[in-house]
Amino acid sequence: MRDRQRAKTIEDVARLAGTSRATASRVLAGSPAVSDSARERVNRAAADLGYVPNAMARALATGRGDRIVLGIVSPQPVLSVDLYLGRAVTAATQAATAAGVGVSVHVLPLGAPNPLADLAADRTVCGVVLFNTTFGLLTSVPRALAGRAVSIGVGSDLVPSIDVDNGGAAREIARYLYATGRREIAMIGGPRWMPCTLRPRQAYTEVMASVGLPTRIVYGDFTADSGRESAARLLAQWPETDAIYASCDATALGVLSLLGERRIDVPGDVAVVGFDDIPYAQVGWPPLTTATHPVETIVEYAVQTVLAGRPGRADDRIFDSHLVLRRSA
Amino acid sequence: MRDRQRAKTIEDVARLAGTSRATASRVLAGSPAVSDSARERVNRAAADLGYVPNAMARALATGRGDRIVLGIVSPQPVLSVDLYLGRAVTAATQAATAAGVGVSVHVLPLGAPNPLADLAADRTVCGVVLFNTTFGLLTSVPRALAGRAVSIGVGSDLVPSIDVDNGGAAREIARYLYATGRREIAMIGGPRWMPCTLRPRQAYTEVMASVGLPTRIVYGDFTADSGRESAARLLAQWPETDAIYASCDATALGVLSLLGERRIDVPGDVAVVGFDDIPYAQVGWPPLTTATHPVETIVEYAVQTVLAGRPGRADDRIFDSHLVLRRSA
DNA sequence: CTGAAAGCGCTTACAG
DNA sequence: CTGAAAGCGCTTACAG
Repeated sequence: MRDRQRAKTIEDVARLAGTSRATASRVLAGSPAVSDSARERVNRAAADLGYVPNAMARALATGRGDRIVLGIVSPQPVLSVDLYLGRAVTAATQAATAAGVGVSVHVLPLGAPNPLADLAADRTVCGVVLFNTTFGLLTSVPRALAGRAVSIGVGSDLVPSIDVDNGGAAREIARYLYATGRREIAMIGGPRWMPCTLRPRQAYTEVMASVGLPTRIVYGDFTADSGRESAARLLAQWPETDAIYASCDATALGVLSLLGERRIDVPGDVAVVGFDDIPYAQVGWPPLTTATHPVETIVEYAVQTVLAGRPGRADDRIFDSHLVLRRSA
Repeated sequence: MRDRQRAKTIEDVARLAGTSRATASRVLAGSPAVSDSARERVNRAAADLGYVPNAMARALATGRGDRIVLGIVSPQPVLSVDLYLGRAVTAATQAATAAGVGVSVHVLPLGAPNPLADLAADRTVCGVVLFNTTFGLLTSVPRALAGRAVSIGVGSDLVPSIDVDNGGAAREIARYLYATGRREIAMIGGPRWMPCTLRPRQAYTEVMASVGLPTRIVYGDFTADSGRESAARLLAQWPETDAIYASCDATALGVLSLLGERRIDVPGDVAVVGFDDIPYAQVGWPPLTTATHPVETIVEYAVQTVLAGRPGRADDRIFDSHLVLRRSA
């Protein structure tokens, strides 16, 4: 009873199984080079003892590291966590945990000299998933991170891009608004320092050009507040606006809020479309028309790519988005 | 250049500083028992080398563990992550990361035989933060976790409770609704298996009793969908209802959605109050009256308590909540 | 297929 | 105040 206190080690398992530590280690690691008899004895012993391998010791011995870091580029040195980041962190933690590794988040301040140097030197990190990546950051990724760094956003020749097809979504949204008769279509773009906001902007611009409509862009920061402000600015500058495409749902909800306050009918007077399809998109009034953004799927894929750690850069991977028609447009 | 590849170890630092590994370790750990000269040389060497200590090796040597686990009780074996859990996981990850430890999340299925046994045996975990705790789970907490387990929710004689004063919030809300003339006040409670939903229910019941009003409770599951359903049930059973208090904002937004759809005026016909003060509370229409829930602060405090790892049970800690008046009530 | 041995990078009594 | 040495719990060439 007394020794219940001390956690069981592989040594205990080996002793009970009557093998060496090396053999116990082999069967526990699933190596095929062991006799059936040994395999059986070790497995039984491990089960009897309630053996839980010490991941740190294993990571130390293999030199593989035991945590993956989420590197989040941020204009402020202190991170402000919105719903997107919350979903991402949670999904990453789940995926990593399932693979037996932990997670930590690092803020990468915009414009810091060499933000990734420490991470590359840290043997405990098996890989890094970058968020809100900039081109500047991408050039500072140390070669030591090659093969175990991915970017949810833009990529480079070293770092694969794993992202949603937000350009395609923007195109679909713009076309839908045009097809449903809107002729004064405005867009609220994301923060200009984020390169991943470029494609939606381009897609919107292209669609407008192709149907001979003017372009009306204003920039927000992905918050609901900026949706309110942006809508007010839009309405002031182009009172005839009959559709607003916000590049995320939070911002679109802010737009809805301002329009509600001003008793502007949605979608009668102004159609509103978001992007992300967050849970709160469907509970407001009117429910928001938007396009899907499979954040969890993307992040899980990113974590697995990093963990796979194959030599060389992994392939880019773009996930589909599709329109979800509700009542706001 | 070539040896840039190999991460620097404390051995490298010691060699460059001209000391033993032991001395280098002491100054890096901040031990006072070192000469100023040694301290200075070691610190300079570490800086020059860009030395990053290997947290795994340190944890192995000290036996302290290098990650804290978030144990989330769930009725389903697979976790459904709502905004609350997303905020909690993110805040925990930030707090833990700042202390140099990682995080993993474990689902603790409701009614599993001995859900915490593995965790107690795992030397890599320095502590655990429990979410959605039940009394049953609490009784199964192994003594080995004493002093390094806390509960965001109900506690036990082994596990301190760290939580928001949701009872006080419920009392304030109920009184406010009564004070503003409501006389048919209904409540949508949280899931019945969560003991932390008990205090708000009790507070509501007590206030109603104290002013001689009947009690009208229906149970949701903290989702917006259940807010819609619960509101429909409430209206069917008690058509005269003039106020609905939902025990979380997501549910309250669902209520607002159903009421909007039925063209029931809020707050004219029915007042609606939530709890949590999530960002989305203020962007819908009408903006939601609710009470604050400092999730991040609470989780950060919990992580720090676990990391402090003092012998014996830490004190309970209840965080204040206050009413935020907007337009829905 | 198996075991003895060295090693992963740190910390910490123990002597001095 | 300092260093040599043992140890944390694993894995993995290396020999057999």
